[in-house]
Amino acid sequence: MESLGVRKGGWTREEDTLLRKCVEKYGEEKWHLVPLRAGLNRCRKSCRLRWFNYLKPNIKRGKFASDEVDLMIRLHKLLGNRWSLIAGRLPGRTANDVKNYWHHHRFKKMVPIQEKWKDKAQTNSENTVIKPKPCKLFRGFTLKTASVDASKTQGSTSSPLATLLQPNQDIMWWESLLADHTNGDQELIACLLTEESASAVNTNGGGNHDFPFETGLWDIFN
DNA sequence: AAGTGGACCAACCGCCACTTT
DNA sequence: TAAAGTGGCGGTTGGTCCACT
Repeated sequence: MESLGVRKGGWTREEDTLLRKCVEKYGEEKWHLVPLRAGLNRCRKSCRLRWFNYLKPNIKRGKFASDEVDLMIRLHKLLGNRWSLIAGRLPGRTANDVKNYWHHHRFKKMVPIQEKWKDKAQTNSENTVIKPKPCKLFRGFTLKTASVDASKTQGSTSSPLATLLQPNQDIMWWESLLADHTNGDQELIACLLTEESASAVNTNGGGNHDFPFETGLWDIFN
């Protein structure tokens, strides 16, 4: 249907300008109307892709820093090929960037870069990557707490969550899940938690039990 | 200078979930 | 309730650049 007579291939500077003006005027929505509004002979998907992967402000270009790669690998271990979720935790990076990088590096550079994760990788092969299934809950849905000893979630060793939580306080169902799924990776947990939620966890002695991180992270739990 | 291969990037395609009619 | 429309995502492909031989 929409492919009839629709232009494909690389974008010209003029097309970029038209698309940018259109999105700035109407916003990042109703992509089916964008080609018409912008006067572009492109399909809706092409327009959307061009905007999110190239034209959108604050997109970071250039090589991935070592800490970005580090985080990417750990997030991939947790989330699997959920590139959009991974990119969401790497400011300025797009899902396409992350995906491209991963496909070109995972077999060659992952081992040297991730030497310090070698042991974990050996015990948890790629086949054991958590494959999250979409899980939907109503916004504002409040869950009851489970009274769990935080120290027990990671055995006798100090739990990363234990540093965020007071010992023996009530922890939430998602907190123990997060600890399990991240394999006790404190840095990763800190990344997954929003700043507000991390401080809330620190200061809230279990008083407020709202789910404290972004709704997209519902997806990481089965 | 020409050929080759790897790294990187941009874009398309097909599928799926959700929304609207 | 079903069909059509739409948004979004992951897989894949193809082009360009650059270092190396």
